[in-house]
Amino acid sequence: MTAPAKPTYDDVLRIPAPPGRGAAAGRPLRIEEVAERAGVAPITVSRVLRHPEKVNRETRDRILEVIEATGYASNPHARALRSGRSNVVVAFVSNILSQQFGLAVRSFAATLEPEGFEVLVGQTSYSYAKEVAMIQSLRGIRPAAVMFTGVIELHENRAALAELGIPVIETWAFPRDPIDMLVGLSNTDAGAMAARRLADAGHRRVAFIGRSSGRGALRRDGFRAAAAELGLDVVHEIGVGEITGLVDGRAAFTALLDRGGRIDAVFCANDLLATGALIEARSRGLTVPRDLAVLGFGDNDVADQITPGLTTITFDSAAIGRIAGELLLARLSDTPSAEPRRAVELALVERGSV
Amino acid sequence: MTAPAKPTYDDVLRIPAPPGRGAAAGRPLRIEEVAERAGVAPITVSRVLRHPEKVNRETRDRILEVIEATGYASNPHARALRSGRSNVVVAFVSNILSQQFGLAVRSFAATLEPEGFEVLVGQTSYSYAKEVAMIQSLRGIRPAAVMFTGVIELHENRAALAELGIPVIETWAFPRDPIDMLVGLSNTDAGAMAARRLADAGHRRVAFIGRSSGRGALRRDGFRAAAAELGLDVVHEIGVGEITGLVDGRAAFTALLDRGGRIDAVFCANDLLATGALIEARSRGLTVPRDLAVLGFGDNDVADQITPGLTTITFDSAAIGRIAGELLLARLSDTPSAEPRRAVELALVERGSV
DNA sequence: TTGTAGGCGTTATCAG
DNA sequence: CTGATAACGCCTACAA
Repeated sequence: MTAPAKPTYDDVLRIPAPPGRGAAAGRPLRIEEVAERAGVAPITVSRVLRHPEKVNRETRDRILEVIEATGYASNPHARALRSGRSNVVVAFVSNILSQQFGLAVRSFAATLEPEGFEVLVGQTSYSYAKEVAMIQSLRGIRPAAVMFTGVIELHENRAALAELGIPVIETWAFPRDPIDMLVGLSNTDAGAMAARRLADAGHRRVAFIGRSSGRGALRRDGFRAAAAELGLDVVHEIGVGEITGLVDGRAAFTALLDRGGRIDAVFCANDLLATGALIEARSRGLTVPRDLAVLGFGDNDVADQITPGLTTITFDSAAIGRIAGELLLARLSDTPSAEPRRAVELALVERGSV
Repeated sequence: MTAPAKPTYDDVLRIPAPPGRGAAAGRPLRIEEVAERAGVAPITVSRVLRHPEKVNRETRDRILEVIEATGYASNPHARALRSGRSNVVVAFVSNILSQQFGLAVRSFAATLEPEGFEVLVGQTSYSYAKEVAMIQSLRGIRPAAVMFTGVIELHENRAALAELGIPVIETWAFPRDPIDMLVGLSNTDAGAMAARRLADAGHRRVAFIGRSSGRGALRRDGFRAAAAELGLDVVHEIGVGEITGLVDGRAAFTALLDRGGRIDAVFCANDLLATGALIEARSRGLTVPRDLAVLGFGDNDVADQITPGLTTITFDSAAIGRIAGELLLARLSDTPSAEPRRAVELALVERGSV
């Protein structure tokens, strides 16, 4: 699927340059040249950039003017080499295509970039092996900090991360013992919330669909425990492997029906599964929620576009990124936050599928 | 939406460390220490890492053993500072949440990472101002190359990029005059393909919904030109601004109906718009495609999950990233590809909405 | 095939 | 408040 016969050229709009304002020169400036122009020593320029308050106002203004005029940008490699600190922060995402993770990483980056950090995004693909490799590669990158959209389960990786000696932020769950900093949500509570909602709607015979490891398992456990307390009967639990699309939800729902027995409602550990289940249920002639209620988790983009809309448990994933960024800035500025373990709230979004 | 009352702890699975295999040490090793252990000079270790073929086999094996045992990773800042080349490649995405861009960036990174490059993802948000700022920041980052999921329209930015003196890859369109390398698709052809498909289905009075700048405009122009040739009547063209979700497609479709006049079919410049339009059409009691045909572009995740499935024009976005990575590797290895301007093919996916 | 000398651009340290 | 000096860790150039 590469070279076609003969593609037509696109007549792409070209916006001309405004008069004046020459483009920046080819070879990057060194701090020395800026210093020369401003009539100071290089170190003074350096100070203006890192600790402006320690430089005389007039000197500073003069230097800033030169910096502005020349478009000088310091060489991050030289800076990192000499100072031992890099301005790169690595965010590891278990699935780069996820809306939720994307929102979190986006707000994480938006919080850090104004402070001069570059956020580099890596992907771990829900795989321990990949995680090991990525953490190894951190020894090379030497970032200022790392953030994960998840928590690290493998002991070896936890130890390796701790020994990097840089801030580590875990997210998306609320473990007792984070490696370092944490911005999470209680998946256990999410499961319990699901059970409570289904019980409130009068459903008695319920089922669970979700991954049987990681956060899916945590939601399942919370669901299971709360269901028991509420007198619900968890008829079946369908475990799924890697989730790649709605199709997995359809398959899981089919597997659920194949197991037999009456079911009033199903809690799916994420909205992709729930949407797939809902579509499959409808295509089998079931009316949702009359014949079967479906409850999701995560409030994906599709959740409110199907009929009936998917009732789901949600939280502010952008806030996770933002708070993670703020915790990190606090830590790096030597005024660390009192509580480096934050939780975001869960909320129910009612849309009619329960 | 932050600190809740009292979240329950998640009992996250902890996988214990396998016996043996100590974790890596805290402070990073220097090349000097590796050299010492292997009984050679630092430069020899350096050579093993960069030009292994230039080192005696035995010496090399001995050094590799030490590297393996110690987990040595060279300091990228020192390396970049001295050699003047960084292993960072920056990929700018106009929308970090887009499936298509995500796939492209993912395969771009997958192609480059085995060769020792780190791919850093930035976002330009379809905004010229943002683009200027990001390109400025490149002067600081000094990456080995830059890739964009799009083409650069602003003359000033084109000049600034060219002057960075690094490989630049543009994608997603097929302009006559790329800055440097190009892996694109002809949006003009896509528009023409849409017109031809609608004409084939017997539709005569057609409409267009899409952005009136960038690639949307290119598809519109191709559509418009081919429609004229085919004797179709382009009754209305609805321009939309930034596209944030299905809701924009619904709104545009409503605007289209408000303009009045009979319409047989509508071509939407992307699937998000098309899906929104299709949902809105159905909610107004129209039967697709009997009362109105809808044709999309991009083959989004949702396109095959609605009823009827969305007929759309697609291409292999992962291939764009892969080819971009290959072109770049070729260029950086001093055996540049003969043709640094590649096109990917378009294909129609028939699903029933036309 | 291996090694020696020196510097990439910046900032920590200490002195003025 | 400002400056001189040296070093961060690696790799280019040249020499053996």
